[in-house]
Amino acid sequence: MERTTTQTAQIRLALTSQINSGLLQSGMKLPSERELSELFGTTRITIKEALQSLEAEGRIYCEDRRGWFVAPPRLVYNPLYRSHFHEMVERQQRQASTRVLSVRNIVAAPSLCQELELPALSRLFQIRRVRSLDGRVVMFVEHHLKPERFPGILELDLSQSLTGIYQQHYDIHYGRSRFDIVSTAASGEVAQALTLGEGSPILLVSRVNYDQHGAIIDSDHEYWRHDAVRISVDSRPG
Amino acid sequence: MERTTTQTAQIRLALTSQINSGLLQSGMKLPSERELSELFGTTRITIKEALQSLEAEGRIYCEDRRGWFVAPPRLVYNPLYRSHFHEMVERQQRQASTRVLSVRNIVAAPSLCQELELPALSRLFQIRRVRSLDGRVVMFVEHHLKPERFPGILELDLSQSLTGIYQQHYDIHYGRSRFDIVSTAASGEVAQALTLGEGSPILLVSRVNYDQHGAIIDSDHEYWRHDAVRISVDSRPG
DNA sequence: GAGTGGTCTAGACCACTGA
DNA sequence: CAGTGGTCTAGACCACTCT
Repeated sequence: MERTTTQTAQIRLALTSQINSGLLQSGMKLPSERELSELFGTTRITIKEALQSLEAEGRIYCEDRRGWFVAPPRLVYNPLYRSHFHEMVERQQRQASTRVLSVRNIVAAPSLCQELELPALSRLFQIRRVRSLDGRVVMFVEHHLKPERFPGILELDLSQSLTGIYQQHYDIHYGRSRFDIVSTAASGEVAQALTLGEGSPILLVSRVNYDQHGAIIDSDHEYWRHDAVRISVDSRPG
Repeated sequence: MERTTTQTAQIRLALTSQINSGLLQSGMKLPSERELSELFGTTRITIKEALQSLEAEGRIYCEDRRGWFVAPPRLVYNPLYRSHFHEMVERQQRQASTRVLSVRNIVAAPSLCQELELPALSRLFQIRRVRSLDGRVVMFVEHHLKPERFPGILELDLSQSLTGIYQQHYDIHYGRSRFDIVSTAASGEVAQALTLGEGSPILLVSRVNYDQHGAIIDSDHEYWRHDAVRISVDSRPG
């Protein structure tokens, strides 16, 4: 019995070339796992193995219980310029939308107190939103604002750009910017919001934002579908 | 039959709390998949499922055919400051080492020509190295240099810092820096060099480097074990 | 050579989505 | 309701590492 490569590798290759050739286009649904396993004469577990490795590569993605789809091109994103999401997306000829999930006045968790240099048990405004690219949810974001700097903000329309609201209503402009990126896994609310399974790989971009005078104003935690984004930073070192 | 959560989630939780409590310490080997499946009264596939989701989270990592280990803390890395790897690691009280895999004079692939703004079929020096953190291989890096700027460099000891060699032997200093980050999967040589299975998630950091006069001098592609690093950028916007 | 993960088979039932 | 992926069982052989 000959065995050049593994079955998984062959299936991966077959699907990759279908995608490269354009027969399977961006956003299209793949056949079901059961159909694929018949097609390739193997079991669902082997098929899933191949699909998961293509997912890890960023070529396809999975929506919980809906199926597998060909991944669209990545959005190019420079976290140093805290620009308006919608503007950034439109400059790349694509379509953006934002949905507010929840708006709360909370007691800050210890990790947040540390991040924002707050005393223990401080209160914070928490805003949770999801953002979509061409109709597909690609990012879950959680903002935490210092309440004393944003009186009444929770009553405004928060599906707009926060950067815009900061400028227009509070005359606050961003100064310094600091961000961290880690590759990790989705769980709980994050997984649900992104219609991902528990344990799917995601990119977490955490940022602390300072105003024009160097004071901390807020932080945000962006959870990106890992295949949806390319972080791109171009800058002269300080 | 009661079913609060999935078995996978329970196993994940059990292992996580063992790690958090310090009973399983950084770098320690977990019991084998077979032992774990007996311990939890389930099959290897279910165990593997739980292990893979902890791997995605960055809590544990797998070395091909050697076993599963508790992941050490992430290295904090700012790609904007193209500092010496060894220096950076030592500042974080850890131990670094570098091994040269290969050194070649190659014809540039199309994507490289584009990246380095070269005419088709240009030649390049290619240097491949792996870098370890506390004895564990965490990064595979491929450098491509413009040959005319680095005569004789391939004969030097390339396990040192390239930045250092550039300064001392060629009087070249870095100016502008530009980098991209994508979350993708290991394959082929990369997987092998990092002792990862095909399809394991990695972080690819690509950089194009300019000299003090703004001319392109080289590029590098760093393939990081995804759990080994935290990208951290702190800078004032240009 | 013993032990490890890598790969694979051939099924099963469940939870959720969408028409 | 039919169809999808999510989860799970109970095995098997192979390729590789380590001693």
